[in-house]
Amino acid sequence: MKTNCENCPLRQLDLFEDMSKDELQFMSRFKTGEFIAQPGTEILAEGASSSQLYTVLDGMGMRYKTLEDGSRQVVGFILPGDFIGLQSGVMGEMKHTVEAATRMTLCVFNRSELWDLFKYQPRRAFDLTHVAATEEFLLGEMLAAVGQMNAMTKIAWVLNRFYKRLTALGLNENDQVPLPYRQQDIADAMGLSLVHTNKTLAKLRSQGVVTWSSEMLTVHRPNALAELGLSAGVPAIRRPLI
Amino acid sequence: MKTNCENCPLRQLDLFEDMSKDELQFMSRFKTGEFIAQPGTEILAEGASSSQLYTVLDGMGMRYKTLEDGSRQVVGFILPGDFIGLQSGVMGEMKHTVEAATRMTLCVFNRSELWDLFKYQPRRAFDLTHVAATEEFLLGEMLAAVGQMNAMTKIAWVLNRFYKRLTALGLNENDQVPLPYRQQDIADAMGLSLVHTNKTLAKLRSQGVVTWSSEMLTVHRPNALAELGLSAGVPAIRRPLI
DNA sequence: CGAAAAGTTGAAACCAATCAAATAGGGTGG
DNA sequence: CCACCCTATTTGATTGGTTTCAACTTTTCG
Repeated sequence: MKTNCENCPLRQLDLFEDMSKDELQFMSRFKTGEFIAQPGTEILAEGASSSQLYTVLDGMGMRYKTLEDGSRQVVGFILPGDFIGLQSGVMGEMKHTVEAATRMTLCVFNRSELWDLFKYQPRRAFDLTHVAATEEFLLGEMLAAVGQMNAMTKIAWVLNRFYKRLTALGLNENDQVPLPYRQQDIADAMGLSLVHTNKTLAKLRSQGVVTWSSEMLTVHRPNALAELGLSAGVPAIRRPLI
Repeated sequence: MKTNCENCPLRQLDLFEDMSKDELQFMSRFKTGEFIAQPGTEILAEGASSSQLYTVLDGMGMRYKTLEDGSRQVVGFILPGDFIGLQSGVMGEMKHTVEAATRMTLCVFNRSELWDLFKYQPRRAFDLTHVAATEEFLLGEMLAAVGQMNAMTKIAWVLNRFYKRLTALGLNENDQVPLPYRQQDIADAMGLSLVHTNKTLAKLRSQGVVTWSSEMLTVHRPNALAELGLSAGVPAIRRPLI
């Protein structure tokens, strides 16, 4: 069942930068196999030093940190094309946990070969750094949202972000995108209580902006959502695929 | 006035990883000069594509993003040894503004030579990725603090972080470290109002935990501060210097 | 079909924001 | 060297957004 990098469906998307024939060959060698993660499974644990790195081929998940007092902060939602394990790869251990929200298909790489990538594929190494910088950028955006916005703006912001990212991945059908998370996940991501998150979602629904049920998000008024989320003029970021 | 990398004072610190003779030579060539930034100066602007990258030799600054509604989120405080401009270097433009809080001395590199670094110094390229991953880690920590903690914990957390980082840089003298920021900066970093930040600082003062005045932070009860900031067992992270 | 998980709703309490105003500090020009 | 101005800090009173508590409904899954 190992898909070849040559016909990886993700590569075709405009969202991701192109890859040369040479790079493609290297990546095919770099890839050691595929891994299926079941919903709710921990893929990488905070503090763990994994010998594997992954690129998401299919499915969704999330990254989160657990604080000393037990509370949870979701630091990112993982979608197809995302790279997992960079921290473990370069810093020795993961600084957050990665968990599957749905069934996920992962492209597996060996950490031990990461060094070869830097040695023999400087272009790919550069791309890896690009991915790291993109992660930093996304986290910065999220920090700004969590730190400065009120509840309504936060929720609109995160839903709009999902809508845009999933649309860029070609997962938008009739203004509907898959959103297989729980309200608690959104609450923990945006620094809100579950109850208030729920009430804010209800408000968006009653205003006819979005509907979110049975793991599908329907956006009825995309412009209203973007404006509520203070993301009117925010362009999608093109990035490399690892 | 160009200091040689060979006798760069930062390299001696335990905080930073060692560098080989070869790497050191490369860095000396990579470095094109030094730059002095005056307090309050913008070093890099959000959205700008800089042709220069920097490593901080001396002084302090901060990174911040400005939202569409005008509010400001401080996404990081910049201390000696920090690398500036990575996003611009690999993604083409900065995603946040960098501003000097004090007079700063910066080591200047040309972005155009960054590619040589990846091509001929894979070890240094790896270190650069390490730096990017460290940034991501620090942002994640901050996000967790801003998203999950209450005001007292947030303030204690950020002060403790300053105390630890500055101590690792050898800037601790008798439990005193320099802290040349305004209360507004701390407020914008932790997602609190200026007034509430001030009141929380007053509480910490009256409890005899810390004193912060005239740009100096004095920590009277380090353990109490760490516990209040939920950072009792958090180790310092060793990282490469660029 | 029953139990557990997720979502929904209302009421009360509270933490933090906002408003308002005074005090302290730092720099500059007379 | 002092008066003045502008910025930063401090403090009190009030408002309000969010959390917490509690209970109920719906959905999911074995």
